[in-house]
Amino acid sequence: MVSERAKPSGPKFRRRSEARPDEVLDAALELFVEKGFAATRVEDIATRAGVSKGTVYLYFPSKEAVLEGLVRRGVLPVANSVIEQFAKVSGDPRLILAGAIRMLGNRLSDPMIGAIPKVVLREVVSFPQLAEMYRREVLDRTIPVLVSLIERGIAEGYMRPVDPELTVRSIVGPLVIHVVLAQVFGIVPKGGMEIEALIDNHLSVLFGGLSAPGAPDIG
Amino acid sequence: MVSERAKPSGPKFRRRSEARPDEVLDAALELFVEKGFAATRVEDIATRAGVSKGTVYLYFPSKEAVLEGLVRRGVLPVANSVIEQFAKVSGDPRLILAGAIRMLGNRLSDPMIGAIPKVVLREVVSFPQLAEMYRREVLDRTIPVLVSLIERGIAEGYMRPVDPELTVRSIVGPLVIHVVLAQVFGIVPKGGMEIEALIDNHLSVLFGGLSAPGAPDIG
DNA sequence: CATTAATAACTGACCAGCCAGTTATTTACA
DNA sequence: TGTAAATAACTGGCTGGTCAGTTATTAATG
Repeated sequence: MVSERAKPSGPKFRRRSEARPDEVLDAALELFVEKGFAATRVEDIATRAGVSKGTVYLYFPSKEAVLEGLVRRGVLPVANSVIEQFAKVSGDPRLILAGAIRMLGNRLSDPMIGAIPKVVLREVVSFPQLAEMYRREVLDRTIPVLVSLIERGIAEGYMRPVDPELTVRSIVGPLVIHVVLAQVFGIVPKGGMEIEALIDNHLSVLFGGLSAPGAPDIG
Repeated sequence: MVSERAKPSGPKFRRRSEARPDEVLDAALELFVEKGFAATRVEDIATRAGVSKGTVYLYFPSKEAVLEGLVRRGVLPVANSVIEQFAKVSGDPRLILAGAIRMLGNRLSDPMIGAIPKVVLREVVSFPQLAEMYRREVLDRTIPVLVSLIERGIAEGYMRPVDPELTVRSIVGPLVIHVVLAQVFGIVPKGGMEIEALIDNHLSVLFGGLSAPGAPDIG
């Protein structure tokens, strides 16, 4: 409030057409996470971004377009770096997998990044275009890479002959549910919510299995 | 349309105060799944339930109360039967776990049941009371049972000494993500989306691990 | 005909998107 | 360089439509 005095008789606004879209997206992300898309008014976004409502419409044709821009900006870099990790074509695929899982886990647990899938998940039903975009830009690009990594792992004798496509779900599911439990329901393991511990345990179960060495086979 | 002729000069409505709440909930569930809570109008619910909007308000004090009633009615029975499964206190815990996972997977893949967690997940942010209820009635009751089953498995030498709380995420995560991928993004494995195959593969990875017997240890 | 389930018309709040007008910044020219 | 005209950025109030919730009235049922 008083800190505004930095510019006592300063101008009422600044012209910053370069920075505006990002400022709007930053504000929108915060609000969508706090209250959801439907409950967020365009005017709220504008206020938090330090502009007026009209300005939002200078840069985005609609409220939905703000959401779309948000997803595009926030999620593509992550998908790209995950793909880059997976793309390593030599070495034990399990190590590549482990590295990529660690990376993905760390990204997801960053609230500003992990928030985006959460928002997508919520709005997808009333905004099918968003689902399609997310699928096309993220899922359809990452899942196949992951599948072929598993296929190579099996072919080269590093992994048991599992179904690669279904195993993808065993790999990413635990990460996602961990974030959901923590961020949505406030359910945090006793040891704290450092994602590192979760990832370590997950990798241990994933590669080593849950059964004890001496225990009888089940099946 | 024409089939309405079954009651040609019948009464304009029936008085059925017993059946009305369930009829309203059925209609609401369908619509919430189709379009989400925010985009569903109370009048839509009423129309699909075959009553007028006012009637909805005879049985539910608000739109949110409809959602809450829906969750309460749909999800408690599932939680209870899962808990019942887990409660078996003797025998190989891995078999009990496997049985409960199969049961949960089947329930989740029933659209009318699996839809509810999906709706909860979407509305939780703008409706914290719902999150709290779901947490209290479902998660806080099921997760501890699962944790203690794993603890017993470890204590009795059936399972490796993993972190039980974190391992819960490795157990349910894949099921949830499978349903989300299928229902939200339309991503279905080539082999079809029969949940049985997913569960078989998941159990195999979960208990046996992903590493091939001959492969070098990673760690 | 008394009771109450159910209807249908109504109200008031809310908000996305629009746009007429205002202000900051740049450009043209002296 | 100083200044006025031109332009681009921004504001904020308005409007039309939507919809949750209310209420006056009607109709079914015992």
